[in-house]
Amino acid sequence: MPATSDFVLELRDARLRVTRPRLAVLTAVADHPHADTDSIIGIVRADLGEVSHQAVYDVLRVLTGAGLVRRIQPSGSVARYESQLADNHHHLVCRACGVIVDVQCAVGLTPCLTASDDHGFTIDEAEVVYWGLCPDCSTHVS
Amino acid sequence: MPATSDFVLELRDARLRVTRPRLAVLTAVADHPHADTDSIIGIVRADLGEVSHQAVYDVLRVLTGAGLVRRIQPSGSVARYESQLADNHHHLVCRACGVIVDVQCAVGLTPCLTASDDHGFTIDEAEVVYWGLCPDCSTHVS
DNA sequence: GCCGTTTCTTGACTCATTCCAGATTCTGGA
DNA sequence: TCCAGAATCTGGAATGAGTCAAGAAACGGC
Repeated sequence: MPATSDFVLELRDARLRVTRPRLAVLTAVADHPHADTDSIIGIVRADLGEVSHQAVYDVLRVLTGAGLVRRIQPSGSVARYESQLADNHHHLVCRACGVIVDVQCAVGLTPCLTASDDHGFTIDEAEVVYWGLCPDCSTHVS
Repeated sequence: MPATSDFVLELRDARLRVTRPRLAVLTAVADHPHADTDSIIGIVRADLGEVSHQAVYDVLRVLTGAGLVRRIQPSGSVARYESQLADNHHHLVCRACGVIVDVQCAVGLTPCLTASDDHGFTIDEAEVVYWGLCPDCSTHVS
């Protein structure tokens, strides 16, 4: 797990100021992958005391823009964030309980980036979401 | 393009009652792929006269549940609907203007359904979203 | 330590979507 | 064709994630 000082370096590398809310959000996202914004607000507050939700929303937007965290938002779910960016992994989402699990990319590094026909688009990312039922939910449902 | 009577059959097959709002919504979704809910409400109203937004939301939910239309919702966008379900196609989304374009699946029929490790999930669908810039936006951005 | 710029706080606000309760409409069987 | 039961539609109000704006506070280079 990255130490706080690693987050400081990440922020500096991205030309972003190092503030306690930002460090707390980076720590929260790293420790709780796929957490939604509300959970992150709770974790950050447990860490720092009172922090405005606006600050957390703003920090998350800045970090997403800088590429330090990734925002994922499966249909019908609120925004969630993760900091595991190096590997090109995808997500398994349970239709019943909404839990999200990481899956390594089946084919290699950036395989899915190749669409059959790009329609002239400049593609920079391919996002893959596998929908289904998690082990718990598939047994509970008759 | 399917005639109205085809939609009647589709609804009957799905054990759903045939109502004018439902036919209008099916027609609107078929004629305007990737339309958001608000546009669909407008199209349906142009067709039938006054229809409550609640009716359209409800119809869309029922049709989605019955598998007659598919709901897609890229991050940061409102819900959009399409009726092109038979082929396993994916979507190209422009980060700048939000336009959505269909892409045929690169590999074949249901290739992406195979995750490297399913973590015990029962996977029923693989959704692929390619993010990038459409031709217009990539030339307008410096 | 000081100053200019960036970031955080506070509080109100937007807008897609859902909930509710009552009125209406549709379907299958007689 | 008509009826009863069930599903659907209406209109209005509520929910809740996310955004906007203006002033206060914190960061980091000097």
